[in-house]
Amino acid sequence: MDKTYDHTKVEDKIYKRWEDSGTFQPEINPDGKPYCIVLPPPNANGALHFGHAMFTVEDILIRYHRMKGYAALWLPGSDHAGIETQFVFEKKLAQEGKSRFDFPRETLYGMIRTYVDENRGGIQNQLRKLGYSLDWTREKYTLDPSIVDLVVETFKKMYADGLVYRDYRLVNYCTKDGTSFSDLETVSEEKEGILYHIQFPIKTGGFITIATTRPETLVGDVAVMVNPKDKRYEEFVGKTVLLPVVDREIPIIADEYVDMEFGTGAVKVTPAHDFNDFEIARKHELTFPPIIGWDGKMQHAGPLNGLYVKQAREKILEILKEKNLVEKEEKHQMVMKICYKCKTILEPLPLEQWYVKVDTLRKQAIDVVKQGKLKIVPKSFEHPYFQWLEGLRDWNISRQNVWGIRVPVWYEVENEADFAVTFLDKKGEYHQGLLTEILGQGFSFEEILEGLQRVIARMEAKVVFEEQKQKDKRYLPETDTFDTWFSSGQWPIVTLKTARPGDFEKFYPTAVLETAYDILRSWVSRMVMLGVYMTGEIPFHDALFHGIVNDPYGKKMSKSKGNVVNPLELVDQYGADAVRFALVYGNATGSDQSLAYPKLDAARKFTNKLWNMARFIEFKMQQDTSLTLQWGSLDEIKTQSEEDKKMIEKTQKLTVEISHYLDKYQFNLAAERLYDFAWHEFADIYIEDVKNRTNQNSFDVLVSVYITILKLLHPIMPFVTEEIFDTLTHDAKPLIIQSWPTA
RNA sequence: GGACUUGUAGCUCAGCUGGUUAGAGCGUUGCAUUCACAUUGCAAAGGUCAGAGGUUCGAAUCCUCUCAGGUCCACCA
Repeated sequence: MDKTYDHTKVEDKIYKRWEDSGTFQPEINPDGKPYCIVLPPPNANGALHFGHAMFTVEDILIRYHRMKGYAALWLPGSDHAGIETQFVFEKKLAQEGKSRFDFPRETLYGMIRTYVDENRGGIQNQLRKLGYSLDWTREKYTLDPSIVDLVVETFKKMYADGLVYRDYRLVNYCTKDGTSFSDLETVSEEKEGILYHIQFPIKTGGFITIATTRPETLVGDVAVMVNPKDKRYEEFVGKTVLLPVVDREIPIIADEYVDMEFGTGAVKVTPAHDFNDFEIARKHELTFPPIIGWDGKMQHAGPLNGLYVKQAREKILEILKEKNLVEKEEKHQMVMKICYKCKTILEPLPLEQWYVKVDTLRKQAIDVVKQGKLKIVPKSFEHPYFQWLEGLRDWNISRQNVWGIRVPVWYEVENEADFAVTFLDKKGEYHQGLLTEILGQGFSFEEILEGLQRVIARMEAKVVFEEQKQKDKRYLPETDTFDTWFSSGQWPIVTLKTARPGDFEKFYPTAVLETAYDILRSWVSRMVMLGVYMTGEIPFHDALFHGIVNDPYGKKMSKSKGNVVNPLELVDQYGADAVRFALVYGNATGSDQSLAYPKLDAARKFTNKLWNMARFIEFKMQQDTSLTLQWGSLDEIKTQSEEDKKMIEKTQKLTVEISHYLDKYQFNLAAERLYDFAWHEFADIYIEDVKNRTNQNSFDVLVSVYITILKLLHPIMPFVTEEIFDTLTHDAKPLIIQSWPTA
């Protein structure tokens, strides 16, 4: 044996041996009880980051249960990550001076697929570097045809059950990325704005002053609103206002919603571009004329037509000031919703979208946790889970991006005026407009279909599925795709159903879902809702959360800050075992940690310490050739020495402790205890003691205790323990599938 | 505005359902070492467990408040 442990010589070699010999497959323990973890699928197009290194926790659980004899399955996969990936691809296009609007839908999809396929596989090899015992023979991808089929089936079932529906309502829309976002995908930012006090003339004389931060939307106003209790405006209610600039008549109405303290106590109602106003408009049965288009430009807005929102604001203020209607301007702190990707201010726009009705799903998802069927660890994450579910509104599952699973419906073209289309003609020229107009310009229906980018169908259009299409009728496809979370929300089901026959029946519900707490809402709660809905059972028994790894100064790692550390560099430098150990040591389950180099150093020294314990054993046998290496379970060893008996007892106690810690997901305590025991109790005290009184009997105890330590440590530090075990024992059965010590 | 979370040795953090002199790693100081390991061993210094009050026979651990960080959520024009 070398004097020091060199991880670079052993890790790849050992991983290959494990993988090639099928030890990662649950069939290795054919009679074992099932134990399954489905890996949270990384972005197929992404690279490894520290979040992935925290999946060490899952490997620990899998290895532990595998050694305990379970048929342990850790199922890998990757996610197409719709918007994220398309965003990256569009950046690449932009570098080539192109945009996604230069390609028909089908072409663009193909280009992104090729691009992703070229990059796929990278992350899988990186996960291998960390030693993860994933069953690669069962690997899945969210866009595998078999998985897409199942996702589509779910949608159809929900449609049949009345759980998905189409509606025309306001969505958060990024005019730059050209897609809507769910509430979860928006980011709020505090900005300084200006609150304008504007006089609205009243038809019968006089005026009422309203306060607004968005004067440009005035052209889309349908009412002025005051609080019914507001004495100042009592006599105004019911009167008619003559909207400036566009000279339209709108009523003054009363609603409790208005805060009398704020501004002037009178507000304008713009239902098409404000979430509150939209609700008000529905309540009071008002119309909601859209005056901002999907391109971010004003429309049906008189003199503001064609202007971007910002320009429109300047223009209208100019006009209002000319007419002397701006009474006052005051600075005002306000919260804007911005696109989490490109930081553009999101516009609330009315749009036809697909929604999931959440009422019953939400209730079931709450109940399974309240009833204790599904355990959330650490418990403190129950709060945000309940809180979010309780406040949940119907889930917008349509996205206007191309890279994803298309919402699998078609619209029957009965009335051509019900459709607006955008497409590229054969020359590659862009067209947009009502289907009626486009066909009138001499383009054929087939040509439109071929160059299609987007279809907007009115609520009136008839919805059919592929198999319901009739030969003699014309159909336009829905061009929206599913929110990524709609498909990944079914991940435990669709992976197991498509992996091997019988897998689903055997492994569902899975044992534990382990992930970073930041996707508790977006992913975990969706999996519970969809899992319970589709199968009648929870998708996993425990939901276990780990924290975020920050940079050494406690700051969040981010590309823009430039403080991102690639875990693979650390694996090269310290070894996978040391990285894994350092990540669980001294970090309570679920809490954040800062990357600590001293800890990595300590962990690497520990691997070397373990290595040298083996060297000592080898050295002893060279020194005294009569000694033979034999090892067995601790309760079978016979010894007369009091010290040896004590050591055996201590080690037995240790196995109980470690098993307990792992069962309780207290990985830090397991790591700390093992470190302390191996280094100080075993090496510093026991080895030193046995050194001077070695006989075959005490040697047996020493070797057996040592191998017990290796086994207990194996889930956390798989490589070094395996290498030592192999070098020392030459056992035909590798450590990874040796049985877990019993006390 | 609401929720969650953190404040323990110089630094980074453990400490489960409250129970003898509060722990680890790194750092610091002294000593040892041809003997598995200098990626070592032995030993030492270092904390009124953020502050105040309360519950208790007993609290770093439970409750209340204060101070100071962090994260997430929120429709006030």
